Amino acid sequence: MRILQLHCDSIEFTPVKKEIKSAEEIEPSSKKLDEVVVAFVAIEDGDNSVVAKKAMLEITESMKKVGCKKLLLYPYAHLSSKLASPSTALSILKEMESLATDLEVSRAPFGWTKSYKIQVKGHPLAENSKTITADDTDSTSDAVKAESKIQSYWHIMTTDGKMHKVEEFNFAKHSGLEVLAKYESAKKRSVDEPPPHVRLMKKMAIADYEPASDSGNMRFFPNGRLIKSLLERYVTDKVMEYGGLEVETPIMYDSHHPSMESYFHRFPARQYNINSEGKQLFLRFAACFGQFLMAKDFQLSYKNMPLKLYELTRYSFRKEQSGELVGLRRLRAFTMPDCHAMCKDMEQAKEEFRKRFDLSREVIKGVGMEEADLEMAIRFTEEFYNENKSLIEELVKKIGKPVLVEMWKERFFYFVLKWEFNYVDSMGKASALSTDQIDVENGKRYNIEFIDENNKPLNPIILHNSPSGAIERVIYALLEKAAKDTSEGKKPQFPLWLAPTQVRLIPVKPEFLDYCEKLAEKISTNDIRVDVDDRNESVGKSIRDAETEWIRYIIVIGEKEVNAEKIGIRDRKSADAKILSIDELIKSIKEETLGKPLMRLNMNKHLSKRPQIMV
RNA sequence: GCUUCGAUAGCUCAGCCUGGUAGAGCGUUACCUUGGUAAGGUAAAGGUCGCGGGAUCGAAUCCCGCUCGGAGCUCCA
Repeated sequence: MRILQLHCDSIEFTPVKKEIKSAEEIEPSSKKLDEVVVAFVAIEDGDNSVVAKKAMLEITESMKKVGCKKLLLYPYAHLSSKLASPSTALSILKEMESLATDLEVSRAPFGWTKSYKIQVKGHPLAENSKTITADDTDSTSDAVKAESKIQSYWHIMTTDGKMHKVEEFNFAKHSGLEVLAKYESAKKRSVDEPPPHVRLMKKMAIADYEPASDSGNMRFFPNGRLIKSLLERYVTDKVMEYGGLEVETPIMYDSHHPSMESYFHRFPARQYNINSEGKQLFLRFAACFGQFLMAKDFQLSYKNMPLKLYELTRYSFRKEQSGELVGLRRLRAFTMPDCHAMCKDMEQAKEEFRKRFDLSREVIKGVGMEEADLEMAIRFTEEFYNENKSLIEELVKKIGKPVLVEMWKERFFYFVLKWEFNYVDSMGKASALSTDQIDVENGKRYNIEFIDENNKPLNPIILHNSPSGAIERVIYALLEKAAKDTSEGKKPQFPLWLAPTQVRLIPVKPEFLDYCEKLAEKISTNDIRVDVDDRNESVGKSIRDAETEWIRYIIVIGEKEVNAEKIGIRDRKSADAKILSIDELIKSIKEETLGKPLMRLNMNKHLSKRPQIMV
């Protein structure tokens, strides 16, 4: 049996005349169907009930993936040169029709010449051809079987390595983990408000929605761009320090490239599609594609392993459901650091996995999160767990608090082990930040090979690590954390190295502006972001404005300061005034931001020259 | 994607139920004020009431559709 399957916006067909004597007796009238999968079917010599069943299983499965419930079986002889007899063909078609119990199924008349008008959708899974025979063992069928068998077991693992049933675990001291574990059954939020970070991302002039783009594609204002650049630079520096080789790969790929086809076949994803010059392209949703295709073209020996490729994708795209998009938490276009390590064997993979776990912990702390803010989840197959208990227990011990465990009886995904750090916000939403996976499948899928000690080509085991998670999501977590601080009566602030302005100078009168300029010059030559409030406003007003911008150090310059070595400096963190010399202030900022990237002010130094971003 | 709520000045919002002249605060601009650690004063400018359609003598206000956003659901390779 040959099938050409098309996911259509609409099809309209009209039986014109009988083509063969045994054509079905019908009233020839036009029929139009919308939002339908059309299966053009040629029944071939040798096809039987088994083939009919297989065909319907495959059609049903792929229709589930594209989310369509309406099927039109359309007899189409031209797909094959060895057709079955018309009577056999009709009976098999009728059998297929009767097998489609979960679907709204219809069938175009058999044996008629028909005219038809068709509008096919433009996504990679929209068009699909299948050849089905009685002894067919197609990979789709395996995927179907595997998926139907997939079964998860949820546990909490404590630092002593013991597994507890989720429902029996005492969450008294682990409320964040409880939210994560019972995410689905989490009680309804009483608040009916946007999440706090959405208001803050606008108020702090970081980012905003861009209605002229697609939902989930944000615009970043100068402050936001600065913070994002610093985070990007920091994560990249850390990964390169670890040994990642930075590369750059295309953001779009051909859906019909064999590796992509095989991938989509198994893991249908939500992606943006672009048709260009007859090619069906999709926008990457991770850096995997580019890096794997690159690694495939490398000549590799076991001596080169582990090979660590790194890219900070700006952007990765996922066409998440519109209702799921919120502020900076979940986007359709996001910036994802992605580091893959090709390892020669499981021993090496595990060793590397440990290093990356430490790297991720360091990075997540570096960007300003604390482990108390995070909940860890770890997922693995039962087989992997039984063979690698010590590795898993080691990770849990390192994190020092209980973690959520998901265990699968069988492997369905491409990985055998995966962990992630989740930020649980005040509204009870959990979002994954850092993650790493052990992938035992894509080395083969992408034909990545290295030559081992015995001169044999082998496919590597691949680790997929994002040490920080999406950069936008890091900003989301920082803002949510700041909002939480506010609600607890603390002053919200950014980590000093991320603050758009680190020091603000406020002259008491315009005559002290010159002195402010000199001070600003001295401070900024030390790579500290300093600005000057040169507006004609009262001191009170200027201080208030600086405070609402969360500026860490505020210095008022007047008669006293011009003539003194040590001056009063407002410190937002300690919430008091310090008496320091400028050199001491510079030294203390240098110490606090040590090891973090430096960037210059991304706004005019003078407040009077700045546009006000009112969003 | 589904359910539901919303959109009025650059921003935050009132007005809408009960149709008849477009409102406030903040911000902006100008002038005054020359200041000491969270808002100095006066005045002016600023609106296609999200977009499109309908019923009405007449719509920001009532009805329908669309766009964008929020919440919930679903989803989250």
